[in-house]
Amino acid sequence: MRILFAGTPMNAAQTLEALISSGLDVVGVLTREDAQIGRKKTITQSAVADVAEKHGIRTFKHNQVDQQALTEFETVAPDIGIVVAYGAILNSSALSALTHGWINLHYSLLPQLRGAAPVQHAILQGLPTTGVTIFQLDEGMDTGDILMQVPTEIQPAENSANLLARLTQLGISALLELAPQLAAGFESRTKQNYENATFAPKLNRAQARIDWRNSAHSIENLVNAMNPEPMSWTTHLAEPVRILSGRQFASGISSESDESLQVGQCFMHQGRVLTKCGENTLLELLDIQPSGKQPMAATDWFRGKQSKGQVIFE
RNA sequence: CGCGGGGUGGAGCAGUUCGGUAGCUCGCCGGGCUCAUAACCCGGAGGUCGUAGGUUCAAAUCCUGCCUCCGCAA
Repeated sequence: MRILFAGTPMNAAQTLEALISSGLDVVGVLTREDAQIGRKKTITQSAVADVAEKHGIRTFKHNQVDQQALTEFETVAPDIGIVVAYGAILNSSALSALTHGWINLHYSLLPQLRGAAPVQHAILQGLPTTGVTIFQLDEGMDTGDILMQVPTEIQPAENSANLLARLTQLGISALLELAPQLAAGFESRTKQNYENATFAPKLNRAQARIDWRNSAHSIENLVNAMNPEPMSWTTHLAEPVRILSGRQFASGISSESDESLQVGQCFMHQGRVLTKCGENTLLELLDIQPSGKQPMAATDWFRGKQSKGQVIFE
C-alpha cells in the first residue's frame, strides 16, 4: 500500500517516524505550510516536514486540500491516507481522491471529545479514562466509522503534554497493529453512536484564565489541561502570571487562616505556597512563571514577593 | 523595525528616580539546642551587580552600543 501521511505537529512527526521505521511505504507527506513562529517570527516548517525531509519523502505543504493539492498527490499515486493532527478538514473530493480513502488517528475515545483539543478537554473535564481511536474519515468532524480503539486511564497530576506523549505512543502501536489491514481490508468497522457525542473545541487563552472562586479541584484540572498550551494564568498586580502546575491541597488547614483569607490570596504553610480558592478549598502552587521571567518554583517566587506584603491573585 | 518586562553570590528578589564600593528571604558549610521538626539559635564561605565603551574624584545606580532570557500580540 502506498501511504500518504498527513500531519503537522511534533506528535504527528513522531508517528510518521515510527511508521517509516516499521517499513510502511510512505510515499508522500502532507503538512501545513511553513508559518511564523515566536517573537522573532521566524519562518519555520512543521515538525512533520522535518521528518519527511530527513527521509527524503516527497512533501506537500497546503493549509487545505484543494484541487491543486489533489493534482500534486497524483505524482506519488497514494492508495490510502493516514491523518494525524493535520490541522484542516478534508472535503468530499479529497476524501474520494484516494481509492482506499483516509483514516484518522484521534486522541480520544470517540464519539467522546470530537474536535481539535481532545487531550486538553479530557483532563479539563476530569475524565478517568481517555484513549485513541482510529476511524475512517468521512465528511463530518470526527464522525466516521471506528476501526480500532485503545483506552487508557488518565494519571493523577497528568497534564496535557504528558498525556499527549502517552497517547502518541498508544496511537503508534495502534496504527502498527492495524497496518496489515490497510491492504487486506478492515476487520471491524463500528458506527459511532451519535447520541453520546461530546465535543472538544480548541481552547483559547480566555478559557485558560483561572477563576479563583472555583474549587481547587477544578482549578487543578484546568492547570493540567492547559499545560503546555495555552497555559493557565492569573494576574498579580495586573501582571500576568502563568501557573504551570499545582494541586489541590487536601489536608484540611485549620480555621486559623481560612476565615481571614480572601479568594486568590497566597500564603506559606509548611513550606508550601497555598492559594485560597472557592468552596473553601486550597490549591498548592508548584511551578509558576511570572511575566518576563523563567519558570520557577512557586516557593522561590513567593520568597521574592513576601517583602511586599500580601500576595493576592486577581 | 508589533507592544512590553528582565539579566545583582547556588535560588527568588530589593537597591537604580535623588551616583559614594551590596541588602532581604532561602539554600549551602560548621557548631548548638530539642524526643522531634520543611522549627529555633550562633558562626562561615560565596558577588569584577550580562557585556563593551563613555561621563565622573567616585557607577549596580547616568549615557551609548551589543549579547541574552521572557510575557503579550500575531
